[in-house]
Amino acid sequence: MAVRSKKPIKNYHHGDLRNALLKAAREVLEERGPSFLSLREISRRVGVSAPSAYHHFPSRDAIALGLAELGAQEMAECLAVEPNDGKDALAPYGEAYVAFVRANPALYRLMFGEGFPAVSQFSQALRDLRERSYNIMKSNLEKRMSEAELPIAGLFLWALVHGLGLLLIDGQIVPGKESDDIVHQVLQLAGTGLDDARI
Amino acid sequence: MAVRSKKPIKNYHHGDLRNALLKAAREVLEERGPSFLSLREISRRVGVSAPSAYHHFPSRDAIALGLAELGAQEMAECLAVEPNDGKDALAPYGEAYVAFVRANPALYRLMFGEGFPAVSQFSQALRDLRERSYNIMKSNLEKRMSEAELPIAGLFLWALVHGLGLLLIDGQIVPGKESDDIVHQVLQLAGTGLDDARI
DNA sequence: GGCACAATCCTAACACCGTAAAGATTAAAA
DNA sequence: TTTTAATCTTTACGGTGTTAGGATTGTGCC
Repeated sequence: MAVRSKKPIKNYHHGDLRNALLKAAREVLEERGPSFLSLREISRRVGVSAPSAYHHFPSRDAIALGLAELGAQEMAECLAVEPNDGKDALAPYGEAYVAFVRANPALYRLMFGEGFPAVSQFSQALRDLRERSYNIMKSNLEKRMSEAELPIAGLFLWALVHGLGLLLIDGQIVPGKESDDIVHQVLQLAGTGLDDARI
Repeated sequence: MAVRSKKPIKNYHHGDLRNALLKAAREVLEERGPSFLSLREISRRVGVSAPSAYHHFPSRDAIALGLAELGAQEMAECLAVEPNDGKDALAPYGEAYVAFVRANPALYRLMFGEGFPAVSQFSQALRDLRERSYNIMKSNLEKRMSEAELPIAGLFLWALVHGLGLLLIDGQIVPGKESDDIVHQVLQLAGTGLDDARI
């Protein structure tokens, strides 16, 4: 009974509208796709009038940006996996990366500016957050590459998993039951390339 | 004087509205970005009322789709480059691919469904057109790989250039003056991977 | 407690969007 | 030339992001 006091029966003031908007936005994004990510739809779900959102976000694109930042943080957490020791040392990272993309296709595309130019184009904060995932990969790479080769090798791997994930969620690649195998095989190919470049 | 008859002074009937709309749409896309690609803006540029477009396209997304298909064809033509003979045999293809992406960033993203779910999601024709670029690469690969390795190697290369191009136009990678070098180095790394996987 | 004030919410309104309906104009066919 | 079909027009409807201004509530000071 004591806890109920946190949620007053009448709530002209919502109390936590900013987070509620972001949560609803994410639901809309996953259920209906990015083109339905409208401010009015979001506030409708929260049960609040549309302009009230402007007390917490300066524009609709800012909500999308907040969502993208949230996604980038979440993604970085998903990539904290231990690297292997063998030839395919980077396979766990790459598979975790692609798995996140496939599990959150709309969110991932949003992270890279899909449909919302302001999201990707003008936010250095988002770029930095995205780079966190890259830094995790880089720290995995450091154990195997010299410092000179690291930038190119890192870019190589990032581009690979980025492109692979996007092609998969675009339906351009239609993997059979062995979809995980495909990802694994491609990553193995990349691993041998990295190994041999090191020599 | 005889030729003028093709362009009557008064043109209640435009005569070539479909192509004019596509051309204007492409201009809008490149100048203002995908979010400004509205049916009303397009028809405004052509100097025609908005609903008149519905005699040539069933919807606004259909214009975007037409534009994407046009881009996919154009891209395939740009990729008809001769492969090298050395270790970096695929570098010309990869560089041409990334160069096209960087030269037509908005168009390329549109080709993969940016902002227009109907474009990428529901058009098999567009998927086939995109695959034309992939097939060009595949024919380049055939000279170096066995048939069994071809699917994985092709996917590997496509994902790499796709991701590399997108990271570049997203501003996630900020290359210095040596931007072409970066692309080249990454492709070289991929080339050694492919070579060694062959053994 | 009471009161000023700021924060938060609301309704109303504006311009813009995609699209449908129905009438005007012109090209093509008979 | 007359009919017909194609193309373009104006008008209108519901939806969108956003602004302006009024209503309601939490907060800090007396």
